[in-house]
Amino acid sequence: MSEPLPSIAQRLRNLNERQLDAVKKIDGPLLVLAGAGSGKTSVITTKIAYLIQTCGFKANSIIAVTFTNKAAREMKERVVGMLSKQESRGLSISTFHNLGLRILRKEFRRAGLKEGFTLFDAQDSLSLVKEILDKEFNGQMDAAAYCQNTISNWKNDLTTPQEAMTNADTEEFLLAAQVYVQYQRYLRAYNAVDFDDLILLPVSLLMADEELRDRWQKKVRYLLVDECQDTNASQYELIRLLAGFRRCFTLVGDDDQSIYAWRGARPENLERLSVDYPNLKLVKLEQNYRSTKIILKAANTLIANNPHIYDKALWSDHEEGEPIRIMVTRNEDAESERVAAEIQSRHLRHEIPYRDFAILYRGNHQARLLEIKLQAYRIPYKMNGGTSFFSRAEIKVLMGYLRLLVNPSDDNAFLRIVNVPRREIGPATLEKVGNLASERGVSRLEAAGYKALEESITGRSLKSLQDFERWMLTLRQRLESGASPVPVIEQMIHDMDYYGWIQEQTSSNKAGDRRIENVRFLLDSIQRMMESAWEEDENAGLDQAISKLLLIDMLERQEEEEDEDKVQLLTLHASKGLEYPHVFLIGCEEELLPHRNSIENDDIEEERRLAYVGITRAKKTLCITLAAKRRQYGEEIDCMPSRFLDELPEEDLVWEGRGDEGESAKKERGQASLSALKAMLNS
DNA sequence: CAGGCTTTTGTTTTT
DNA sequence: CAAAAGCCTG
Repeated sequence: MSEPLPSIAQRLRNLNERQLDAVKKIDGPLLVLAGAGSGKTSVITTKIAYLIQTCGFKANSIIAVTFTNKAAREMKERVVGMLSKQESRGLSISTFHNLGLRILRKEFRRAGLKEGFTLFDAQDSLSLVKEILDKEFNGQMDAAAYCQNTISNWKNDLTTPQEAMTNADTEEFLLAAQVYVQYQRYLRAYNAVDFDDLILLPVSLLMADEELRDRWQKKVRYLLVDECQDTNASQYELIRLLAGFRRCFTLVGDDDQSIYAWRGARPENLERLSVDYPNLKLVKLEQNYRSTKIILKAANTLIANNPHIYDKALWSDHEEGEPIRIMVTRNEDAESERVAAEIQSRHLRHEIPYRDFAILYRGNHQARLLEIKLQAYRIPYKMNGGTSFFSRAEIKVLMGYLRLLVNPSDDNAFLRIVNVPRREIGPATLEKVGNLASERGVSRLEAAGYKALEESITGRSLKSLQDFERWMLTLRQRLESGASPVPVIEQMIHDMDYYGWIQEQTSSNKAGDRRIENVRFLLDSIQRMMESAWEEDENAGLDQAISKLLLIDMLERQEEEEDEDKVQLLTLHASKGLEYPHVFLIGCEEELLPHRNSIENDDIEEERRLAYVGITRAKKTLCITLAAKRRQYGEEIDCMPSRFLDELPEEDLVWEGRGDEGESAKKERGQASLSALKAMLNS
């Protein structure tokens, strides 16, 4: 009993006039300025369906890019729901980084990479920078983070190591530039790329190689980009290169929601677009379908304090809604407590499901206290962006093994795991291996098998080192002779008694079981990934599965599968693109919401946009909290209310806990804690 | 070489 | 006040 899918004509009827303009413009460059909650996702998804069903585009000739996996997945789900299986085959909706990876997997040889190259995450690249500083610059270790950051910025700006060297005009820049040169050399030697390379390398390839550029430009007939105010210089260049002479694309963005300038995003790209493409068509989406009038007005009033590239006037025909509550509490403890009590009481009194609440905050550490209080009230919650799946020790170690298995040149992985679990291979031994490796110009793993080591390394260490090398070799040979990867991995796990080691490392059996489950989950995901790659007819290899998995937030995926009714905890950054009926925005204080560093750097505008993003997540109610005192570094600090509170329309705010609240608010609060108390007794 | 202990360091935001 | 890094002993 399959319901007939709504026809594309019906879907188009659900759009407003502006949205329809945006969908129907298909023959040239288009920029859609989409205010918060103006239905831009509908525009993008409907447009993809329209391109395929009405305009006869093949799904595999359309590329859509977003910034987060969550957004990409959601979008793909919606589009696939509109199309038949036939029609949606080969449709590519992914993040920028996934797209770059896909290009690189096809063209890696031209970028000087070998089969099975690995993807370095932020931690890997930091330890690589440290290694370089240690070896080549006699240990200016304190500069590591700075160098890493500077190098990343250069890459995002398409600055080559040579250019960085030439332009370095301070001591710091010079050091960073020198490290940059070495860093790229080491990366290639390790047969590895970092996150930024996923964009940078495809861009350089497309620029340098005409044949390759031609091929990709022929392949990509239409391009759609979401959140394009967040594109950095290299991503913008990638768009231009892929769009090519055809110049057919839809970019969607909102300069008021640009909150990633700190990692190289260039909201000016929106402006530059009309220079680079003089016949650019501009469509503004200004009707907000998400929030109440009061919430929208507050957001508009706040953001009016920022300068604008394009003027926008968001309006809504929803009802006025409730005023915005501002809760002032004694300290951060009371703040979390009040939020938890409030949620529990509203859940019980109005039967609002937990999933309708979101708590937003500036920094991840703020979630700690919340977790404690929510647990105390037995409120189920889901934290987004906490410890990522891949930073869990048991996963990190196993990933190290997998990387080394796939890419024996990956010295970083080698160093991370040779002695985990303990094999009595310590720093002294490893140094000798390292020396030999650089002497002979081979990887550390390969050097570990060399006879020459027998002179400098003694008994036990030598033996376990050689055993290790031979063991890895055997496993790799099995993989190369076409064995299916997961059984090989299972063999490996068995050989080193990995599960036993995990249990040993873990205080309680229960926690150990949980960790083993995580490992199993990783194996499952690899298996699934291999199967789906097979279906898509890509040449499926373990290396591809691994780097794809690294780009996906698995934690998210894991929990998405359960149909959960949980309060959502997220950072303001992570909340972009999402919406919730009831939003709590906590920690609205000077030095925290305009963050201290941003105040110092005079970077208030981006902080204001961050607050704007937070406010515009709310559909029905918004509650902003702040504490009078807060613990910091052990001592109690007096907090000032955020300047952004002064920029909200006063007539729509209701203050609580400031000493001048009305009787009704006090009564409400009493009731809130009473209900919460009952809830605790019941459970 | 490993594990436990003391000292020191430090808090944006993330693909 | 916490986590991480460094120090020292078995």
